[in-house]
Amino acid sequence: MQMKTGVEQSVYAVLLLNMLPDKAVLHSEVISGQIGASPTYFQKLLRKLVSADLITSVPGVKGGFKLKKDPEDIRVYDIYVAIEGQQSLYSPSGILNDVLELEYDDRCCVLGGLMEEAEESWKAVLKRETIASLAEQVESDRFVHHVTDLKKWVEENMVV
Amino acid sequence: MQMKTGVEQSVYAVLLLNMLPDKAVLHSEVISGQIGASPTYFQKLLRKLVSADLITSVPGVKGGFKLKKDPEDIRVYDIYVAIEGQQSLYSPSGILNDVLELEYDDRCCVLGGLMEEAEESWKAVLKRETIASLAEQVESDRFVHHVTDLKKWVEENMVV
DNA sequence: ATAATCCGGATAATTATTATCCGGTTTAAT
DNA sequence: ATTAAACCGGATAATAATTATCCGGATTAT
Ligand code: FES
Ligand code: FES
Repeated sequence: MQMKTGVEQSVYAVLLLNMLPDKAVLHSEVISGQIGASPTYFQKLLRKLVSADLITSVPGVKGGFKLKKDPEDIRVYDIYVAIEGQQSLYSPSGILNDVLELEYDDRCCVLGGLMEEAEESWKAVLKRETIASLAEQVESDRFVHHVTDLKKWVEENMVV
Repeated sequence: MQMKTGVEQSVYAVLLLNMLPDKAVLHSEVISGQIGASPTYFQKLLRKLVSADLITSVPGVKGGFKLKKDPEDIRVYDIYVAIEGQQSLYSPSGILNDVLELEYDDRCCVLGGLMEEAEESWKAVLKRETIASLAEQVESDRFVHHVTDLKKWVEENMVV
């Protein structure tokens, strides 16, 4: 069991979009090039982020993508769900219910309860952090010099 | 991203083995039959549990499997690791390090830190519960009648 | 009108998971 | 000793999930 790499790539993509000045937009191939992802598949990921209302797409020449929400309102969890879907890590098959021949209103699934709690606990951490708080960490003193370079790159490659 | 069904099946298998009286053993096909798993693949799972020192196998005629540790010492987490391996849910590819052109001793991976924390949080829940505590819940008043049937079944199908 | 972009459906390639097979070793019973 | 029933582990196949590509259609700045 491993998280899709698409989640990681999406987070970085949103982090890049967060560096855009207002009204500006980034072409999908420019982003995938920077991130090192396959351009066509990466566009599918961007679509999922659009469907989740995290980013906006503008079609046509000079089109591209930009954030739809404020970075404070985009949680890492939102990106995770947008890409992975909201099905849980564990889907109880209720083996023990079969084995114990339990009727419907008698179900136990003790294990299911535990797994659900574990998952909530994992999600809670992803809900805590937002794009804004991640960006803040990345812009810390230690990296500020490099981030400046990156922002310059964004300005050179953005559109409108 | 979804947990292998093998983890769930293994937990139930260990729960069954926990119902065995001392010295007794359960044949792998008997277990997989009860759980509804493919016999050959299920044996691979049992092997992993053996490698993880959670259960013991006795070869030869009248052979089978039984617990190696006390049920209080088998955490759901141990079973999870035995089946899934200990690689983490998220393996940071360090995209941002590339993008920022960071040198080795300058790495950030802010996202990696967050994911690691989330995973620890998930694991903590699985570490809390043991086979003993699960069994206790299953043997609660509500299910005690059915569990008695199941134990009868175990006694009829165990060996030696 | 044209070219550049997003859109979305179909499809293929790759990888991970689940399942099977088979020859080997161990052991209880005859 | 011989046999039969079980575990062992390596090779391999089948299935499912993920990643990647392609192509025709819709939208928009020039
Ligand atoms: S069926 Fe899963 S614990 Fe009861
Ligand atoms: S490379 Fe992953 S957050 Fe820095």
